[in-house]
Amino acid sequence: MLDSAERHFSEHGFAGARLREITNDAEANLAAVNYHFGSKEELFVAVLERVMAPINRERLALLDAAEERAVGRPLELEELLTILVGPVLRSHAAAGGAGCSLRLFARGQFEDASMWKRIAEGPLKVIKPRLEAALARSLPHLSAQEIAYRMHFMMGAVRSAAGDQHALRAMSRGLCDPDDIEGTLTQLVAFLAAGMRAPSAAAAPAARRTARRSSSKERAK
Amino acid sequence: MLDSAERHFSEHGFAGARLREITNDAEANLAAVNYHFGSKEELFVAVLERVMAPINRERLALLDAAEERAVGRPLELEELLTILVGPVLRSHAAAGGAGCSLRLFARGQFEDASMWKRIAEGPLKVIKPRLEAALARSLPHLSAQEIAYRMHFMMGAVRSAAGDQHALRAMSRGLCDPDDIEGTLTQLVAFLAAGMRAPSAAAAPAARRTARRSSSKERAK
DNA sequence: GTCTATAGAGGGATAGAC
DNA sequence: GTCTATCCCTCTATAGAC
Repeated sequence: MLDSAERHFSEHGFAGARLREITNDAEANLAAVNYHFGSKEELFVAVLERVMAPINRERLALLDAAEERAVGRPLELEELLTILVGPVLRSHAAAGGAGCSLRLFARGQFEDASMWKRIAEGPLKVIKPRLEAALARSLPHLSAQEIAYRMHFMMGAVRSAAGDQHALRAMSRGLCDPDDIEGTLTQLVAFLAAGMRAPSAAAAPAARRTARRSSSKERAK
Repeated sequence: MLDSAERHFSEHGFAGARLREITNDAEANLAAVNYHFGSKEELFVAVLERVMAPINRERLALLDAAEERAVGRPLELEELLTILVGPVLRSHAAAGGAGCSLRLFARGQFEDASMWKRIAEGPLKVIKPRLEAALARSLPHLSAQEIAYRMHFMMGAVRSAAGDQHALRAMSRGLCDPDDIEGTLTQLVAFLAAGMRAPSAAAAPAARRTARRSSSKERAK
């Protein structure tokens, strides 16, 4: 039942998914939804949490282990990113090829404001402070503002990689295989690590229209 | 009318937007939609194209000018990225603070398969080959596969920056101001340029689970 | 708890007067 | 071209039999 809901929500979004089709595919009854979950929205939240909970559990466990190993030293950036992104991508494979759980989460961020609120206060609240702190320690050359910007960009890239696999296959004309989790993970971590490590842009906002060559290193903002 | 549709579609998605509210806000009649556009879906496509057309026109013009200036030499990466991303971010401000056009596009990519098809064959088809070619020339150290991966990640980051401005403000707790177009653009280009320039990951897939220099770790799971 | 049946609201599309 | 009124459909949610 939750499987079916996950599939339909991820494919059609919250508003576009039809409760009747969900229950039909699940070989359950329409009334069962309201009996067990109370409403369509509660069902959506239940599905979302079922997807995100194990991901965040794994992330936190890996993060705990890594930080313990690091005994106070900042984590190496690639390791940190792999810890954060790996569980997301792997959950795709673990879902038995349903391949929709991540798209579901990606879509969730674009659902109505009320829905976004529940996401921000649920799954996101668990992981964001940890991520923020770890990034700040691994990237001491960045201001808090820059870290915030780059985290935002990073989340977009991860959403793309995790939730838009169909587009990846289509746009690359078969060059990239979204089912190759480890390959995608390697590529994504390399991209993100380089982006996050980029020199402080505030110090060298030269990239506007002209060239790149600025060797200044101020520490503005 | 198109303004109103743009606002509602971007806020609630295609399935979630109500034709009646769109026409009410536009002080028009419900029947006008079907008279002028034929259906809800056609209206959506019309809105989408109205948003994307000037963006792509500007991109192509800037790209033409830049390539002419470069007389055969590859474009500098920052310049190329600024050309591609700048018009997207600026269209937000140009929309008179509606601030929804980009979110609309971002959402479009997650709409139903049929909708995605129309996007891929419309606005995207215009710009993608040019972008692909220019990137390949500016980043000769990357394979076609890697360029495809990174383009995909890049699109996600841009979507985040352009379509998820509310989240940026909320998550950064005010540190980042989405209305500061030039600031966001500078940050985004710096992030993307570094990510795109990252060394070929295929050559050094070291970031998997172990840190690059260090030691044994559990290989479990 | 599970099902059928239906309520009750709201959706998009349309016919036809003006 | 525009508007009113309405059709027909689907939705979510619920009441009540089993």
